[in-house]
Amino acid sequence: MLTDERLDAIRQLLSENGKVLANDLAAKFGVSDDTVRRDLRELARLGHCRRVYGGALLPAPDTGSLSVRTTDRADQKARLATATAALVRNGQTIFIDASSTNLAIAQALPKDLTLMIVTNAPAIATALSKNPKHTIMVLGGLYDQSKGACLGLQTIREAEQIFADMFILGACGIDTALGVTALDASEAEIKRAMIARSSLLTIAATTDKLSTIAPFKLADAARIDHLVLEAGAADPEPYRRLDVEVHLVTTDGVP
Amino acid sequence: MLTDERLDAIRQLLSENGKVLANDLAAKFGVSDDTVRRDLRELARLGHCRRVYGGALLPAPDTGSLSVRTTDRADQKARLATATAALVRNGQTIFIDASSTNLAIAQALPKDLTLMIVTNAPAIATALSKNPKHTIMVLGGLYDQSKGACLGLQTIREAEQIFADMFILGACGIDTALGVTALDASEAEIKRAMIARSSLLTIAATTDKLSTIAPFKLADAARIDHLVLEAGAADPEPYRRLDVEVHLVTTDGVP
DNA sequence: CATGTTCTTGCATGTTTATGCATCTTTTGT
DNA sequence: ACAAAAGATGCATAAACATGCAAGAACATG
Repeated sequence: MLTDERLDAIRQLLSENGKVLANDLAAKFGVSDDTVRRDLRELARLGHCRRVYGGALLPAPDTGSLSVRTTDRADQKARLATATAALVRNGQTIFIDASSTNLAIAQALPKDLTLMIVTNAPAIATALSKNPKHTIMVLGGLYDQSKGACLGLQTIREAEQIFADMFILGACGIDTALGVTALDASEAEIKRAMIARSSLLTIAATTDKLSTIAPFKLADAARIDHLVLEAGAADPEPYRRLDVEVHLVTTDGVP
Repeated sequence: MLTDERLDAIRQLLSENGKVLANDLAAKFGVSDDTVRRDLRELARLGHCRRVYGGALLPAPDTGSLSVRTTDRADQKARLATATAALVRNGQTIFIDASSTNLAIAQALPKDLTLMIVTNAPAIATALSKNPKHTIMVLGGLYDQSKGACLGLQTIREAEQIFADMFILGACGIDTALGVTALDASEAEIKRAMIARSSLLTIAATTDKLSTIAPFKLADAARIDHLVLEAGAADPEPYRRLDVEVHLVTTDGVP
């Protein structure tokens, strides 16, 4: 077996499983442990993996400006993300806009489903793990560096040409009475356009988003179809009365 | 057996099995190892295979996403990037397409200049350090996960609405006689569109790009305005005779 | 047909690369 | 803290490689 062929195979296994064990590789390829270690060293040098004791793992993805916020409350977000990603069905077209929670959701999307993912957040496009079943469409236009998303007229026009089954909205504020709100006018525009062109509206909200009210209204609370919350964060009843399907995620630490 | 007949046969075997072994080919065709190596060298030059120790493999299906390739030869790229970024003038509109070198260039762009940066690579948009003097425009469309860029018709249409002062092209192959080439048809399309809508064409090339020839032609070598190379990588004279301004970057490591 | 040129090929040469082994150091789990 | 597993490092070797050269075939030209 050729050296580079082996390197390719290891890369492949890595992207499939996220990790490889040096022993397994040596047995699999019929070479010595030393050779495998050399291979892993080389791959690590090229940035294709991080070496760890016993094998190697995929490198931590670098996802740009959204990533700074990503480390915040990472555990809760991961749980919210998993629960939200589970709402997606095979064959759907999904709008995802910019937010650190949505970045986590994008990464948690089931890899075995055929999906069309439409986003105005470049970081979300780059963060999606390479997956031939996912078609990714980027909405272009003027890029707002502070929001990490494309906003503005051109972006809205592009969004208007697409109808999605679900919009996963990165909300700024949610209130039973006052509805879903955004902090910024241009942000609000594109979100409204996406809401108008989606069958289902899904919001995953960390606790701080509830009872917050931002200046620009996006939609009534009743427009929400799925609301994913941390358990104990808020009373789900008012939402349920509005016909919102509320999903509670347990946020307890280790039992 | 004719030489070209042999080359065809090797191409055939390659596309069937994904790899060929030099020894096997020599035995199969009844020629010496040297001849086979010469054949493989030629096929590699034409971009039909990648030579590896012991034989050859099909061209890298994907050498990894943009962020992964970034760490590759980071030191040289940083030097190339600085030199290339210095070619940009205040007030210019710049096309930057996807490549790891271009990612480095984007990060090295002078922060005190007012610039309009247009890119089809989401990773480049997110990587640009937050800077109020830089206006960033993302070209949307279908996102090619292996290339880390938006390709396809919609992206081209968006690019066609913009005229830039300079295009910083992430090239796949450069040859004095055969010009600038790309590995992939869809990639080639968008690059051609950008070339057609830019006054100046700038290419920063690591050594491996020179004398490489990929299947799809983008432009004649004479179309290049600025070519940034590592010193000693290639003879700049042929390019200078074509009226290309060649900038050499010293790549000496630690003394 | 004669002659000069180009192209291909194989061989000899010196160099580089991949690999396994032995030895020593580091990390990990108990 | 200690033993076992994993890793690093240096070395030896065989295979693969590049390069220059020469013989021969194919080709062009007069």
